[in-house]
Amino acid sequence: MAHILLKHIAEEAGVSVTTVSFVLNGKAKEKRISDAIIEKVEKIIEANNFKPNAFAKGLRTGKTATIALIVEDIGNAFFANIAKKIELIAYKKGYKVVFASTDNNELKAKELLELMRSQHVDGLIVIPTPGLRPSILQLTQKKVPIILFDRYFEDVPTNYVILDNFQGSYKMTQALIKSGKRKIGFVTIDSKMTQMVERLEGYRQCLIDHSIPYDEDRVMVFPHISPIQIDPAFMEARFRAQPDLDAIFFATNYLGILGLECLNNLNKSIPSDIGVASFDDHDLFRLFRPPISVVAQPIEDLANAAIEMLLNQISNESIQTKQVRVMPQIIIRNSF
Amino acid sequence: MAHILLKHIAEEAGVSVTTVSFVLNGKAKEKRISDAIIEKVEKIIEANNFKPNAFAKGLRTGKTATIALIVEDIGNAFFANIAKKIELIAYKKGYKVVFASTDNNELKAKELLELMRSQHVDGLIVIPTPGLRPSILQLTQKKVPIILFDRYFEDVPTNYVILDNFQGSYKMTQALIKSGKRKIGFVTIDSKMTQMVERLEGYRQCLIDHSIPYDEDRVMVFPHISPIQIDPAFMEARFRAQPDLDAIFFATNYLGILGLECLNNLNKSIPSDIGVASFDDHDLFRLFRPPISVVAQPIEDLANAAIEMLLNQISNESIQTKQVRVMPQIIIRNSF
DNA sequence: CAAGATTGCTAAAACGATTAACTAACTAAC
DNA sequence: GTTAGTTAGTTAATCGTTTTAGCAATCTTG
Repeated sequence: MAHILLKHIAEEAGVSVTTVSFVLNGKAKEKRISDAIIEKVEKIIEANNFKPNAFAKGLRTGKTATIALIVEDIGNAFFANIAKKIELIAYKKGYKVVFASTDNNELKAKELLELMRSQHVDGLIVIPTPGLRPSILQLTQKKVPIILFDRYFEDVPTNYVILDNFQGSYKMTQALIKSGKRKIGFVTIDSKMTQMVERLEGYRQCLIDHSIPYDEDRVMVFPHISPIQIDPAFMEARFRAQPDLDAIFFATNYLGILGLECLNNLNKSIPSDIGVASFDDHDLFRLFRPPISVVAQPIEDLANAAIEMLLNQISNESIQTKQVRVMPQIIIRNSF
Repeated sequence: MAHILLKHIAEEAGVSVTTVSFVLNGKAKEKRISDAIIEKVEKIIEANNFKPNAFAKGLRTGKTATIALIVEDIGNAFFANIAKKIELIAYKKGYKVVFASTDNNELKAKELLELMRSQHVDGLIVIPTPGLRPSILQLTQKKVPIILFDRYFEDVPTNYVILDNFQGSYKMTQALIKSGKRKIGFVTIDSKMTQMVERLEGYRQCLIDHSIPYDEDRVMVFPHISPIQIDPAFMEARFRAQPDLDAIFFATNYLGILGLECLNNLNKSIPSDIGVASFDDHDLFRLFRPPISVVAQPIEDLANAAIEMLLNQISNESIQTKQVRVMPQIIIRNSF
């Protein structure tokens, strides 16, 4: 037998497919099927390990019990950990998760979004790229359950879950200043998305609040290509061009990782020659000598909030937009 | 309009749904549809950004253009990087990828496999857990395209892509011996799966080949739970119980990462107090002071081989089993 | 005991695509 | 002028579920 069908179960039990379907979907009681038959059908389903054809079911119901998670790069530790948590929670609640990486490629991102829609996922958690705005707007207008994650569009009314990037950046900058740093470099990527804008703004505002002039030369911006392929030599050159910095604050984990490599190549000692801090925690930052101070994202909280909001949006039709801004954890180690 | 259908396109073009379907699936020429109509239909499809309902399509054709990737833990850098590569290649070839983590949980693994089957994925790439053997055997007997990855079952005739773990382990042990180490500890997990068995065997064989007695006390085995939650104190205790070791070889990346933390806590200097090597490369190993020697897995080659074999198996019906064993890269740094 | 209510189940119409089988209108051949 | 072949499509069955509407049989009730 190629594949066992509802029909076969029905035949074996001597009942109609309707009855089997009712049993299968827990509607037997409601539909007044007798206990004897329910039990009999359940036994046969069990014995044959019958799983209804997902296509037929999806075609009929429009539901898939699947959510899509669209991240920038599943190979990145931060996104991989987020994916992990989301998958775990979703699985417990009976949902499958389809992952995909945009690689910060507008076209791919758009295609993925369309693909997921044509796959009729029940909802989406999306880490958007800039060009995704019209697509996202369209989806929200069509009332498709969707949660933006990590970053959002200020002018598109969506549910989102993000880190309070401004606060994270501000507080870490403050910590650097309190430890005596005055010439703090900021290494970031060329992105207009909210998370990066807010990180830069937190740094800038903190400097100003502490009467330290904001010097644009100290903001080192690298192109935002993914997977990240910045040439270390390129970053080293930027560092050499700023020889008087007494600290560097990296705005993402991969910039921080690359930065450590570069400082290393330049024979700069941390913290004696230069102080270092980075966004996002990572095994490397924890175990590096000296360990690096970081703005850690409470990944579990973020993932929890996102999936809870999404499932809520899927089941309830109440489409009141809701925004969650999670406070980062400032972990001070011995890197400045 | 809730959703645009094939029917709508047909109506708008003034043709039958059949014709639209032919155009959609590139069978228009073959079915002798005139160029004028092809062009007209294509324009309307484009204009409406029409995507056929994946359920209906899947129900009818049985194909999904989706492959499943079942890993142990998508949060782990190694698996995340593998996932990344596989997704990239699959996407280029027009396939979607559904990921899931087994967390080395037999029940979850089995459920996932069944779930993916009921979802009618076209093929699977699976990093198996021990208890998955009967399920895998069953799938191969049903001629479901499936590739085992990273590890395999010796007695189940499947296609698989793995690292030559024995060689990796042997060569790294050899390198340790050549640098004068004689009391080499081996830190591994309690797993009977091939990859771990072969790693241990490579270490053992190499010692014997160099006339160094194999001492079971020096093999430190930790429980295999996932996500890995080994208490550092537990590992530190094991290290303290073996104070005369002159090197430690960690059999996986997370053991290595944890090990570095423990050696650190114990104030052991690398390489002066103790030499260190690990399986799997990682940013941490590369940038740690001193950088750690590793047995690196050529992730791109592994991923390429796996997906190529899978797609081949999906399209061709030729089901000759094929095994790929990729040579690891021994990267010697300054950790011993 | 007739009329309604309840019980326990089923028939058949969706869902939206693909595709085998068919048709209708021409053209070509003898 | 009949037959056969080609062209350019269409009709309708099908995939495997879910679910609405309904049908007997039995039970209640005044």
